[in-house]
Amino acid sequence: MDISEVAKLSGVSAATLRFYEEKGLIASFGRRGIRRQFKASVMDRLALIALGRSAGFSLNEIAGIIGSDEKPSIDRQLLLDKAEELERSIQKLTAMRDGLRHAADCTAPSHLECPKFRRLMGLASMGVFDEAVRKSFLQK
Amino acid sequence: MDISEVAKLSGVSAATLRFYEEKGLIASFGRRGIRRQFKASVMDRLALIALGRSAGFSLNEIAGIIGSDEKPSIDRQLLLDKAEELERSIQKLTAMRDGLRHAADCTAPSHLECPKFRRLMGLASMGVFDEAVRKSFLQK
DNA sequence: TCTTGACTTAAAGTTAACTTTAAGTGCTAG
DNA sequence: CTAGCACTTAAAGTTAACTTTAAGTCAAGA
Repeated sequence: MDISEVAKLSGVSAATLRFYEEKGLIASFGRRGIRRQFKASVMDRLALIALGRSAGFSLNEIAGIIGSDEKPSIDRQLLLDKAEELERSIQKLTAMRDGLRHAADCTAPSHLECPKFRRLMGLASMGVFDEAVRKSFLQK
Repeated sequence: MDISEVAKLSGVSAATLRFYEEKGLIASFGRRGIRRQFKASVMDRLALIALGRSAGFSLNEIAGIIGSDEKPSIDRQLLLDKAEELERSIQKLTAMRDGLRHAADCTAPSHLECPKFRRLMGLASMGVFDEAVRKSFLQK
């Protein structure tokens, strides 16, 4: 397949595919003229990469995990560790969600005078939520 | 207070405090010689900023929300909207967590042959989890 | 008076994951 | 044979939130 075919099927842009190849995340098996040729199996790899990204792994981590094997076998402990990490994030996000809802309903004259709100502020200042919420929404 | 005093009390570095001032997030009320002087109230502001960041707001959003008022009053609807956003993130993180746990336990010969794992891959490829997990752990 | 240390500024650097751009290559249709 | 279009590369640009660096300022103690 030509790169544009892969792009169309996967929804990943051609530029990104080249970028992924440079990073060693995917591979083309040769050229037709100057053009890269991809096997159909690249689709699975791209789906794996998407899953890894969605689970919070960086591209570098993903490269380490799926290596250059055709048939990547993923370390189960790694999956459990990531699940644990997600678990902790969920807890923090839940606390934050509840805090925000309280603040929205709170009848204190100013948010700064609401004890719960101040407690939440304090926790945030202490970095309790760091890396949990932080970048959950940015991207794109 | 000198900037180092604020830094010590807040845990925010002096460079970051200057950066925040440039962005209009905090203000100094004058100089002693060449040195910025801060009021004690800057601590509340920094705690608010920390809270905002923890809730997933960008610095620009925070600047818009708390403005340059001494007594910032925060739009309640905004808080509810952010709580909703967190709610959706929590759902996705939970799905991902469960998927990872399943994958870790799954007895299929290869992850690629596990239907649940493939379903998760498919969802990830469709961008279902985008912006939910993505950047929950990076930073620092 | 001189030195020191804490501050100052402006500008450049960092990181991740891409995207954009500019200039070039080479099948394929006409 | 030639034009056009899909591809190619290398390099630079993007964004957010900072951090680092280099060069300069100033109040206070010896």
